[in-house]
Amino acid sequence: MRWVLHVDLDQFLASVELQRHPDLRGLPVIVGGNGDPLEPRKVVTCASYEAREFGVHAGMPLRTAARKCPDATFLPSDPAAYDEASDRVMGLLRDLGHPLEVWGWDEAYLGFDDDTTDPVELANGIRTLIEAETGLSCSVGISDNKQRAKVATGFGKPAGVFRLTDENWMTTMGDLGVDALWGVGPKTAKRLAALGVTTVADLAATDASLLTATFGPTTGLWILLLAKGGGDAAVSSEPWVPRSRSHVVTFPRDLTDLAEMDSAVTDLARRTLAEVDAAGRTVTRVAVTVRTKTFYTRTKIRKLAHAGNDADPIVGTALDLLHQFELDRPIRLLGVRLELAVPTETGR
DNA sequence: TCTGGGGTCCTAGGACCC
DNA sequence: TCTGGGGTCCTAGGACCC
Repeated sequence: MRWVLHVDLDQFLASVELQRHPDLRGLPVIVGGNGDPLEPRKVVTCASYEAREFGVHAGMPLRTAARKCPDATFLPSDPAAYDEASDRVMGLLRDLGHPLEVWGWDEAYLGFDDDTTDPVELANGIRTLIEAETGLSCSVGISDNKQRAKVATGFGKPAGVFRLTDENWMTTMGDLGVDALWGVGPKTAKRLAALGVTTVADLAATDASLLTATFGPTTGLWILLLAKGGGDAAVSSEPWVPRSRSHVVTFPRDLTDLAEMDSAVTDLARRTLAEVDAAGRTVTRVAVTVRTKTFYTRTKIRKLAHAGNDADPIVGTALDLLHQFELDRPIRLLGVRLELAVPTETGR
């Protein structure tokens, strides 16, 4: 039997902060922005479970969070601290000797197919180990593919373990809405509803040809597989090779001056390029995103004549793309994304 | 109280070539 | 004064996730 475990750290950023501020344990803590709850155009990055009781959640404007939970402690985001904590956890998991696929700061998949290991025992062991070595709490989902293991974790949270297999998939998931599936969001749910499909059980029983006609051959078959509890069973220890690097900036006040926009895009392009350079990667395409005051958001992208990391053509392309937009409305956000060549395995 | 930042993948459709 | 079909490259946009 193939097993996939999904390990997910509970309220990760808040937990890291609580280790530095033990006096705040049991109290609502909100991480985001520079720690000032009145900072405009900034949002909650992570809310502790206590803060969630007040309706605060990630993505909510800080000022809204402050209104809902005025007694919360607001802390600035400290990415370096989260990087370090994440590295410690992933190191512990890697040392268990199974393939480990790291998914961002706070999640990882662990795969094995050894019949002598009980997955529930291993999951409990992981929870105990991480708690003992780092003081951080996690939840673990157990299944035979990544998507189902990820869904299982949701039933284990917080600080628990949940196993979801063919045995209990339909009894657990069948009556839930299709958006309970990882990868099915509100838009797809709405299109499915128009076909009379609202629950996971409905979707699992839907004709494949109807789904492929509606969503295309890849997506249609994929969501059908998901509804049946299927997914991707491969867990790879190979380090992830990023496809792109990007930065966006939302201005505290909308920009109306073209020179300021040029300056912002130039800075974004130079900063992103420096990071790409430092990572030893090569730029192939440049994309620029513009968001107006009314939240109208568009991206223009162009392939470089020659892949490479020379600043002049990259910054020049970014400015060129920027100038293709009608910039006569107040601009709320500008962004630059650099797409990267996939390194070849050949040689050395 | 207006709506962050960093990503990935898929699909549609036009251009172009044979 | 009429036009099939396949293949590839490219950009735009949508959708989703943490």
